[in-house]
Amino acid sequence: AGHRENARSPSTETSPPAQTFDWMKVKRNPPKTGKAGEYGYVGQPNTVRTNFTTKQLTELEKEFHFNKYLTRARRVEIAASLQLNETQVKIWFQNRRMKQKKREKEGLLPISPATPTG
Amino acid sequence: VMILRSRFLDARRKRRNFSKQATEILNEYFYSHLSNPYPSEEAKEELAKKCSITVSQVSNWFGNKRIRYKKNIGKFQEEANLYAAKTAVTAAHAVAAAVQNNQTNSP
DNA sequence: TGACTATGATTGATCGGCGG
DNA sequence: TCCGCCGATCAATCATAGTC
Repeated sequence: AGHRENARSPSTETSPPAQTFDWMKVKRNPPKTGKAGEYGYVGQPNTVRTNFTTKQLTELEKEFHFNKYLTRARRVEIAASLQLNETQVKIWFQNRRMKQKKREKEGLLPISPATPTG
Repeated sequence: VMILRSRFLDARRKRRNFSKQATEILNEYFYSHLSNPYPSEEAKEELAKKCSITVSQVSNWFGNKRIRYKKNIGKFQEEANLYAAKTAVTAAHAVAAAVQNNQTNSP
């Protein structure tokens, strides 16, 4: 959600633009998707987003069509079979549901931009 | 190696730039709300209507705009000043109208 | 026509708020 | 207090459109 504030950092207020507002400083923490090696665990978590393979996406998609929501047990199975974290599987389903909703909503009004003269 | 170059040519293939007029409207909103360029769902719907694009496209536009703006504020200075001036004129007109109105019906 | 830039869309993951 | 979900957003990247 957000960082809805509005504070401004110390800056000249006489120039309309060129000010640094809080939203411009927002920084996301790097993914905690630590893909640990066999030995102990690598130093830093992945600093980049994981690139799912076509196989993983295909399987996830297949599972999604079967169930929009996962049970803990199913999640564990899928994560193991696809070499992903449970969190990654959970998040993938979450994003997939949002995507589905968005599509249903969009693929419904694209036509008929009837503009009731407001 | 490229096994997954697979972003399987999504829908982003056939991309079309928005009309200059739509971009104009979006930029006006963005720069006139630079302190908090996060339009509400309602505002997005209104912008979408004015720009003849979908609400999602409005969201995409603001998302890209915010990220790219803060990534290189300097690169947008010229544009920022341009719209700031534009909205300033609008504001001036509003003030003038308000003054006019105030003189007409003073409490 | 090729190189480089501008821009819309996609998506793995984060943030804050809710409810169980 | 912990967990999953929602809705919004971030941030990096893709692929195309536009400019020179």
